[in-house]
Amino acid sequence: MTIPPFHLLVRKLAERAELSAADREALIALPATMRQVEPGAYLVREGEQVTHCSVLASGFAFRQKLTGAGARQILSIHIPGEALDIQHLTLDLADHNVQTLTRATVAIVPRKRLIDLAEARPRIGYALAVAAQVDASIEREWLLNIGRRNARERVAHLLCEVAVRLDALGLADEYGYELPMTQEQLGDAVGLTAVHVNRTLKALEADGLVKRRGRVISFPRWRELRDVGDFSSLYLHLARQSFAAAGAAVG
Amino acid sequence: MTIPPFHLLVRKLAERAELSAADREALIALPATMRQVEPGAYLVREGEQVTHCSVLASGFAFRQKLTGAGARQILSIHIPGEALDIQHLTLDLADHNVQTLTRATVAIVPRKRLIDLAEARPRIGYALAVAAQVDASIEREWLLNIGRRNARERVAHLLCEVAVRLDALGLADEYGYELPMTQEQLGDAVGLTAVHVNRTLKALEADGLVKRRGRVISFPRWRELRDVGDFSSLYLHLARQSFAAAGAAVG
DNA sequence: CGTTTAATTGAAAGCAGTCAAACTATGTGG
DNA sequence: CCACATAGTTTGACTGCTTTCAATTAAACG
Repeated sequence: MTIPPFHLLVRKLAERAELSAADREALIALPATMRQVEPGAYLVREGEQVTHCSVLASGFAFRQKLTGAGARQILSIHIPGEALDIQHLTLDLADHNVQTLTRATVAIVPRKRLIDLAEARPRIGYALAVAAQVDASIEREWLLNIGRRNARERVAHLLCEVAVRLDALGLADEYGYELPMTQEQLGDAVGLTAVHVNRTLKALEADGLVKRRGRVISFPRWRELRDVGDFSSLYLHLARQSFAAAGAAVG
Repeated sequence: MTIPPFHLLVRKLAERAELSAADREALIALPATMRQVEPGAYLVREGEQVTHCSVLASGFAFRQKLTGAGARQILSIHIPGEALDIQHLTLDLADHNVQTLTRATVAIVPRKRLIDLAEARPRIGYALAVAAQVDASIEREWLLNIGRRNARERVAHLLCEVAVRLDALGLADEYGYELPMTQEQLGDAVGLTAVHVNRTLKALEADGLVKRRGRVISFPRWRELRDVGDFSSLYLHLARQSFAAAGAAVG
């Protein structure tokens, strides 16, 4: 399903910063080019000039960077409604890559227009800064996850994070959610190999902590999974405590 | 040596954003409380309300977060002149801890004053946003470092980063620099144990890539160390290419 | 100088990686 | 609708990097 481009974004931004009706309209009125893109399409490339910023209207995306030897580290996963490149809003050269995970619809906005809007409407600038800082907070948690947790904890933590974030948007339900990532990609997100991700998922499944049907994943024992993943949603800086964040089961 | 509180910061901010003379004066005129703090002092605590923002006038600091089991991941290292808590400028609750590494002098500014100033002077707001986004870029590189590089590469990369950043401020010279961190702390910064950091440093030393006298470290073969660490300074978003960044030897 | 903290070294164990093969979806063309 | 091709998942055996545990040496400090 494709959602009107900016509505989800506006809703997301408005959760944490106060936006007037005029602010909201200004956001929705941004000159955006809607584009359908294939899975794996590059939206931003490391080292290149940053000329635009996009919003995910539907589909999933991720940010990524590569070592000289070609190993990939996924830096974050993005779900519908999220702005994809506010990280570079004030930087001229991209320091990482942004790619779609699935087929996706993106609304592309010239970077300059967004900067101008932020300057003309401070509350929008502030709201964008909040969004960027929340993304940074998530990256910090990933640093902790990869640097100091073992495989089982890492995988559990990632599954919890995506569940809570999707739930906050109403995109996850009692049946769990579909995580459109290969195990190779999951591995690159948590600093493991695909093989080891597989074994870890199998183990979590054997312990009854997750259930899988293809890539649809659900959580028979949410509380326990949260404990295994050492997950606490503080770092997501959610405005309202969603029921999942508060500790209830997502599925 | 203690440096007049905001001068280094102003210089740092002005590198990447244009600040008028009035902007600079407004920054320098900020109501700051100067404070001498002991090594290990907490400037911000995870979960607490963020009421102020500080600037390191002298000494080193770091940001950090802990797993439920108590393992620590250092998220970044801060050198004199850097703002210590712009990560939380738009967030109410701190998502990580900020601590001094050495005895340090910090200039403490009420968060609200900084936000007000940013609103009154958009260029300052922009400059602060740039600084925050550069910090985030460094965190992303650390994610890649920890997630996808082995011990030797990680340690080399960290040493290179600190060298280039200090050099950009003129705080590193041909004799290298003093890194006031224990190997325990180094380990927590690169996702390794202290023991393995020790072995790794020893190996780099045996290979003639680094030289150590206590915690003063220098680089007999900078180029090679850079290659080992897969280090490229793009992600630091340095305004001018410092000679170290350009590939010359730091020591 | 004794005491504490940090650095160093050795031996052993273990978690995750590597390599390789089998299996299973998914998709395509005939 | 089937046969084949391709991408992704699963499993096993083995390797190895890093950790763990422990003890020793060196450095920092009052």
